[in-house]
Amino acid sequence: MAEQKPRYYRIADEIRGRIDRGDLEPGQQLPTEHELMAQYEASRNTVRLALRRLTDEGLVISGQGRGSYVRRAHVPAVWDWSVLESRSRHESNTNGGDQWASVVAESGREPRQEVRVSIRQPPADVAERLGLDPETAMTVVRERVRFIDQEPYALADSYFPEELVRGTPLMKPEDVSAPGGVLAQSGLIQVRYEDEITFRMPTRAESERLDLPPATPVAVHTRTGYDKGGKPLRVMVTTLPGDRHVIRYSVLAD
Amino acid sequence: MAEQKPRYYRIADEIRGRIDRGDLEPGQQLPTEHELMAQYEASRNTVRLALRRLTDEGLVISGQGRGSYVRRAHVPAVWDWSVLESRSRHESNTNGGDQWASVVAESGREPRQEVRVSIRQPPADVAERLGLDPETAMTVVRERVRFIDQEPYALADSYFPEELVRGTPLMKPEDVSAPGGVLAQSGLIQVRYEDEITFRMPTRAESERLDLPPATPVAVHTRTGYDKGGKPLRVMVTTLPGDRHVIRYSVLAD
DNA sequence: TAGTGGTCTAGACCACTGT
DNA sequence: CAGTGGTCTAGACCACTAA
Repeated sequence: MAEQKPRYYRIADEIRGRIDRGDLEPGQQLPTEHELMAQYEASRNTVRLALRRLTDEGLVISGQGRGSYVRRAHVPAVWDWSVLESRSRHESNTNGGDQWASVVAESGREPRQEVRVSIRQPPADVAERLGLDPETAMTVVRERVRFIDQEPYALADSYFPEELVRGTPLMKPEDVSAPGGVLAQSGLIQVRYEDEITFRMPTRAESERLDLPPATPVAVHTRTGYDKGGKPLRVMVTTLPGDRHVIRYSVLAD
Repeated sequence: MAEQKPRYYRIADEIRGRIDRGDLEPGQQLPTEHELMAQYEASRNTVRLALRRLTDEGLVISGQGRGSYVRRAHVPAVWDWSVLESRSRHESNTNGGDQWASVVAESGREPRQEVRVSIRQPPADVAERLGLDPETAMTVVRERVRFIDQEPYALADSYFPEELVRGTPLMKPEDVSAPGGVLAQSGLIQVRYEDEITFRMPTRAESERLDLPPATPVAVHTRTGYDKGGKPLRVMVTTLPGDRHVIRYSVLAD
């Protein structure tokens, strides 16, 4: 029985083995394509197919003119969705209302966010979660791009039914305080959240806005907030790159 | 200023546009590589680079001898981690103890799982979560591959400190009841869970065990269960393919 | 400027799918 | 069987990086 795997599979397997065994360490440069051609007696395209396999697995990263390197892990930002947005935390928070920013600042890193506010029709799935007619409903949309140490970390888009928040400070673009806080000040109190998480490859647009390296999936975290009567007040859609985030929950068994 | 994007970017953008606009519908066959070469006056490799971009985004799927097709969405299985493993659900569950199986069966699909039990050293991160010495500690490991309608859906590996579960039914391979249940019968009651979710591209091994299509990320859900005194009793690591799963949580604001 | 990876061409043969 | 995508070769030129 001869080996039936394609040549570039075997080249990739061999290099992956070197990485797994630690012969090639994170951050270390791989042999150049030219060297690999010689080592494996293969054409350049075949070598490149093998390297492509490894970059697709997130093991290798390469740059024009620089070479190929074993990929380093990021320092992940931990998002604890059981704690984030809790009112007790919010009240004790000193930096003007944004909880995300204070959590990041506590860890010694520098938060920044760009906010854009508009009024428009929500996407169909958001309308459904808010219990609105997708044809006619309008929502106030707050789109934020969140940066840590000047690098983009996440997209966070919040949707509020327009009729609920008319005339509140929410509609001023310069307001960057936590929506939970602003909502509460307007008498709209969220007592329960329904969170849904999906994960997939980024679209081209997300990839560019977040400056994502190849082979980086995103999680889409959709939080719907309800008031005491079970009426939905807000939907927040957060897009988190996989190489920079860990999502955490605490759950009490019943 | 002329557009300087590479040719295969523009070919990919053009085809992506046709898909986004609905000119090409899910399940529909794309033009053959030969036809695309003619349409865009490009070499075959260039056309293939463009198609590769689209398969990397999860938009297109291709098969040798069959052609390339616009990818269809899966029907996702919803995993509600607030409810799963709750004791109240467990007690009212009629099918012999496995909650996952009953949740799936309720939705009219056919669950099946392959279980393998062994005793061995845990990975370092699991040892740390269990508060064990990574050099010497032994754990009972239950590795399951879960299928729905004969297709692999998830990997679920549970780790128990060996000293805690010695002599319990947990160690019998044929036992497939929910670990929460078995633990409880041994007087080990989990009152709190810490869940952590990361998401990344699958390793080769995961990709093969789960028969994953290209461009399918996985979420790794790690649940650590604690008893009343805060002692860790169990770690469960679930590997979920992104094209078949939605993770859900309910959270009460405090 | 030398060396790297990125883009692109023009072929060839193979493996697999359908008819 | 004809037609598809998968693998592979042997070149060429370009864009970028670092010395």
